[in-house]
Amino acid sequence: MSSSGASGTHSRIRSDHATELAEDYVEAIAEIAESSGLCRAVDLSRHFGVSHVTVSKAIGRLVRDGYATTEPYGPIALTSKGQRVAKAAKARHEIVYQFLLALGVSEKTAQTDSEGLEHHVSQETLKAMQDFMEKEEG
Amino acid sequence: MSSSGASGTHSRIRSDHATELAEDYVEAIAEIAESSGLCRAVDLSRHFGVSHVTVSKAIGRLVRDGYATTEPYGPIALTSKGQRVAKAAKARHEIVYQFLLALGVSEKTAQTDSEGLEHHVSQETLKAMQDFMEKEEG
DNA sequence: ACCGAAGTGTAGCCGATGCTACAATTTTAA
DNA sequence: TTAAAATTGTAGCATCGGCTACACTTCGGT
Ligand SMILES: [Mn+2]
Ligand SMILES: [Mn+2]
Ligand SMILES: [Mn+2]
Ligand SMILES: [Mn+2]
Repeated sequence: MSSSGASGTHSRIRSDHATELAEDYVEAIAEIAESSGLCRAVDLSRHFGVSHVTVSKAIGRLVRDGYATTEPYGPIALTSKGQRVAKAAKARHEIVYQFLLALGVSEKTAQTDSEGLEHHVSQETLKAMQDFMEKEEG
Repeated sequence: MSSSGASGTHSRIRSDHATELAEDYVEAIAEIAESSGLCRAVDLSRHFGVSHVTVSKAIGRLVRDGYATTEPYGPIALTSKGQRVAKAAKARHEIVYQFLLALGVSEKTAQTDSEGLEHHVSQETLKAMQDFMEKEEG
């Protein structure tokens, strides 16, 4: 454990949290657009269980940061940057989810836990999870 | 993956985030108090890499919620509730940390990743991690 | 074509978590 | 003892992510 110089660690956690919501949003937008042709604010409102105002403001931040575009009363589209982030987030999420299943947890728990864990897994840990799954079945 | 009815999942994530900072604070307070006899705001400021004002406000919330006590210009002490939460958080943190090491991750990465992951691990997943470690050496 | 329902936008509020600047207190050292 | 350094408090500000209430636009059914 040690705990010496923990401030760098915590600053990474804070930075993870700052990008977490954007990752979940672009992933959801991509998913919804793929399954139903296009993504509307109301879809995200239902998906996340928050008000349409909360979604509207989140979309505003996504647009501001170059992840998405919209027009008044129109659907939400991802920019190429948004698509890239969505793809990466989905891939990482899927690895964490499959890893939890391989560890022996239930589907329901794997789904819930992976939604929170995915944003705090480094490349090194992700690689270790993949190695574990390969060894599992090989 | 499925994604049907994901709003319950996300509401748990939001709730995890709400308790995350309190958990890290009480854990740090217990740790610092044990190693140096008492915990001051400046210790937490250095530990987390944030300003002393940020610490002061966080402590105010801890006091409001019954986790800690203070007096003006005095040190910070945990209530019994705070001690209980600190102990549980530390135990869970340690399991996640050791699990990452058992997975084959470096100490540095295990330390950083476990700091973020710990708050999103359910009891079921924690148990699966322990089972894995037992099997590892058993 | 119209009217109601659904979806979206805007105004205004809140709490949490971060900051700087400055004031007050306490501790340390000369 | 007293002056400087360290620590803590307070005022004021910002962003994020949540909400309700109300206005506006768009869509669908008759
Ligand atoms: Mn995800
Ligand atoms: Mn997620
Ligand atoms: Mn911890
Ligand atoms: Mn933590």
